[in-house]
Amino acid sequence: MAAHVLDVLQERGFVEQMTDEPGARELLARPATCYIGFDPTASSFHVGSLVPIMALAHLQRAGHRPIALVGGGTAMIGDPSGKTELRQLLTLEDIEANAAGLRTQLGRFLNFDRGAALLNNADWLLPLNYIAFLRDVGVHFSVNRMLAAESYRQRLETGLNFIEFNYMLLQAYDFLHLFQHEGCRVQMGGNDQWGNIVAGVDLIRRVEGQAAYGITFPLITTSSGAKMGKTARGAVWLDPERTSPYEFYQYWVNTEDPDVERFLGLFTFLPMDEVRRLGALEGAAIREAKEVLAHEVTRLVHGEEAASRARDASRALFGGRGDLGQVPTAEVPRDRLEAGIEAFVLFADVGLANSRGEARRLIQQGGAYVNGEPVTAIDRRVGTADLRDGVVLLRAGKKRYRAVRPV
RNA sequence: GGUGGGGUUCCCGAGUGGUCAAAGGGAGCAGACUGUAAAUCUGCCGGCGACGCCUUCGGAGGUUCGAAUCCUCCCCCCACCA
Repeated sequence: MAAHVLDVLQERGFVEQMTDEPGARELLARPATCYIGFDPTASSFHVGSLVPIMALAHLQRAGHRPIALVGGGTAMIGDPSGKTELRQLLTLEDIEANAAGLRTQLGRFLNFDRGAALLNNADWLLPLNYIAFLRDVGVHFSVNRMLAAESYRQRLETGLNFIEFNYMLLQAYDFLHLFQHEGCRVQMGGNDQWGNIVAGVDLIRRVEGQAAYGITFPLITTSSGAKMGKTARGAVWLDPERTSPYEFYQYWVNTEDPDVERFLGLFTFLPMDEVRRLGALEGAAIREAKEVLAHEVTRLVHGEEAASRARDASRALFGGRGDLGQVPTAEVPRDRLEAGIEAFVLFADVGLANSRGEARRLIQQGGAYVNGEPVTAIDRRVGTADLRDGVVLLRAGKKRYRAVRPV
């Protein structure tokens, strides 16, 4: 086995807290099984889930056996950790459909043919017998301690119902189950899962008298404080149908300077020497590092070809080289274009403005461009004379583009 | 079940009969500055065939020349009590 996986994870910025580091280090010195739970609340992951996914990938690369656990059973309850209110409860059908989507995406990072596993806790949670569960698991939990847990404290202010209060027991039970049936001794998760993970470690010790370990990841925020993977337009998804590879690439290219090195460590497999070299670039040169970051992450998620096309399109738009291959395109009937479309109507129609009024404002403020030229007149019309290589290139602000193609 | 307090534009949060499309903040958008970064400054920030018109202040009715603001009923949330 190559470098110790804990060293890899720590060096790359994955580790926030750990229970019993020496013990975990010893366990992971030889192949071990480790799991991370994922909520099947959507049929696609978003960028925020990339940290745990990458962690599992590192585990497998280091020779360990990663288990991705889909919380099909617990999703029917809803984890109150870090939430401010009760979330939507999902039906079994929703969850199963979502789990299928997640499995496909995980397949890009984990090799399910070589040991990695995808399990669904609905398989053992749904058949649980309430009385037996209370007797076998419930006895081991102190309500006093649970109430003291950070994850519940916040909710104590606003209200926490009984079903949510049980979440910790179920997650702890998951860990116990995986210990018993899969020989799994390590659970990882976001730092908001610390309490739940520790509960599982404790449960295994009480029930089995065995040691188990927990590792949490830091909550990843951008240096200006925004949650990872969230933009004003919503989450950045791994599903190309929800977030196109071009948009995905753009998300990463626009990484804030102070985040570049950290993100390279977390979201790519580049050697740390290279990560540090790229992260040390200063001024405009750091754009090179952002391009590498964007290309690497896009490649992992969408494949080499899509990543290269996203990069070419980005270069064409922002650097004047490369081709427009993957620029977001909008189609417009040829006869409308021949008749001439008012610019404010066109900008609204192709989605560069949410309404015609917004498009008017955009033009009035000098933020609307046709083929790179600012639209100066509110009654400007766009017609076939504006076609360049078969498209009209519209731009709103500095970086939102749309290629309009007549059909 | 009882009592009290609430539901306002994307979010928080003012507003308690006209001057309210509704203060302020945040988010967002645009411009300047730059490096497709951050910070900063400025402007915009419900919709539309736009000096006007339409829709919005939990829902439905009502009072009034006129309501987000008053009344009635209903729904939901929170606190305390049970």
